Amino acid sequence: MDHHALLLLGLLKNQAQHGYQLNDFIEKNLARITDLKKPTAYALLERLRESGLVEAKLEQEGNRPPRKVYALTQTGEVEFLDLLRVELSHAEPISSPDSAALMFMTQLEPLERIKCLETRLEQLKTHIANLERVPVHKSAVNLALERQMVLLKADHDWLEGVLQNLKTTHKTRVSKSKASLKGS
Amino acid sequence: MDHHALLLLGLLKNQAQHGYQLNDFIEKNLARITDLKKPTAYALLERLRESGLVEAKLEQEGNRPPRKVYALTQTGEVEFLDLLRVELSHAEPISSPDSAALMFMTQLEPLERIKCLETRLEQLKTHIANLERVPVHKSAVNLALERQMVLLKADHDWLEGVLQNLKTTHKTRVSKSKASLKGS
DNA sequence: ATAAGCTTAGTCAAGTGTGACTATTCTGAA
DNA sequence: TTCAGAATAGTCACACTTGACTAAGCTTAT
Repeated sequence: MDHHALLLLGLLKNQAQHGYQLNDFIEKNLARITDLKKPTAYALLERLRESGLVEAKLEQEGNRPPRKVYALTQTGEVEFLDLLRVELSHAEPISSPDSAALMFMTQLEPLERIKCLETRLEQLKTHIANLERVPVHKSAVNLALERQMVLLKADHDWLEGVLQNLKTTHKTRVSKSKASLKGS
Repeated sequence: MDHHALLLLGLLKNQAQHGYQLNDFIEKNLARITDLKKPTAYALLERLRESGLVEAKLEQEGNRPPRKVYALTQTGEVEFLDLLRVELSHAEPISSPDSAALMFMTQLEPLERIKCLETRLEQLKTHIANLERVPVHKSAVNLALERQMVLLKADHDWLEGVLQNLKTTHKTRVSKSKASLKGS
């Protein structure tokens, strides 16, 4: 939760916004960096308000339904900096949730295993290509994107190695069994 | 949730176990690879049972309270392989939750920023050292650990670069402002 | 023999997250 | 002008996760 709070507080520190605005920005610009979803953000904003880190003002524009515009309070500003220091100083093991799949890889036939990993490699390539296409402009966001890219590339290269390995050992095993068939 | 299910199903495919046993194994061997916690696992096991992917037998040993021993059903075995194929073929953007902190880095004074990142780098080094100390034995788990290591190292190297950069630009800025002080 | 503390085995209330949904307003093409 | 679809602005029920707790048995040093 803390990292979600950090994100919202940080965005609000920059400028007061209402929920829709925040989500719009996140969806359009930060989708690759965070996993904060719309309903989560709305709920979290409410919680932050209850803890006094942000305050909400009702605002109406034209006929549109009134919106809650959230702004950072002084307490919120302090808390933001505290959170920022903590999170910035803290490195968790990266642990993507899919490493379990790697563990059980061998439960699939070699050929199918290879096919799955090839699909995965393709996806990684697509992700990397998409990231490369993102314009280099938002200097703040940039660093996070750069890191993302570094990690994706490392993952890609590693996976390529694993696949290569798998393919060659599979080939040699096949040709060996052919040879033993001939020999017998 | 799927990856959590995959993990439990995979472990149960290997051998039927009760909840405590599963958690014990996970805590002792897979802590670096998964984030599945004890109560989550118990709840998930129950859900898997309700969907018919596993079945539970009550078992009692000595005076100890009866335990539920979970075993994979045929449906479970099929579902396991399906899930495995899907997860193995799928690469999500890695997105660690802390990238938000990177984005807001510049909200801290240069010196403090550097201090935080140095702490973070230290932590990464510790994580890497810990991983290196893990014996190379469980061949299945191994691949996941290897990947973890690759990602950690990439993160480490990247962070080192960022820090270096930060330090030099800070120094030059300081010496420049000194120079301009002298000059004025 | 026994109190302190570890291991076994799990539960629960409270917190967190989200797919699917509602409801209104605006926009532009036929 | 009008109808379809996009944009605006959110909400809700449900599912998932977890820190803290329970409660019994086992170990061992005094």
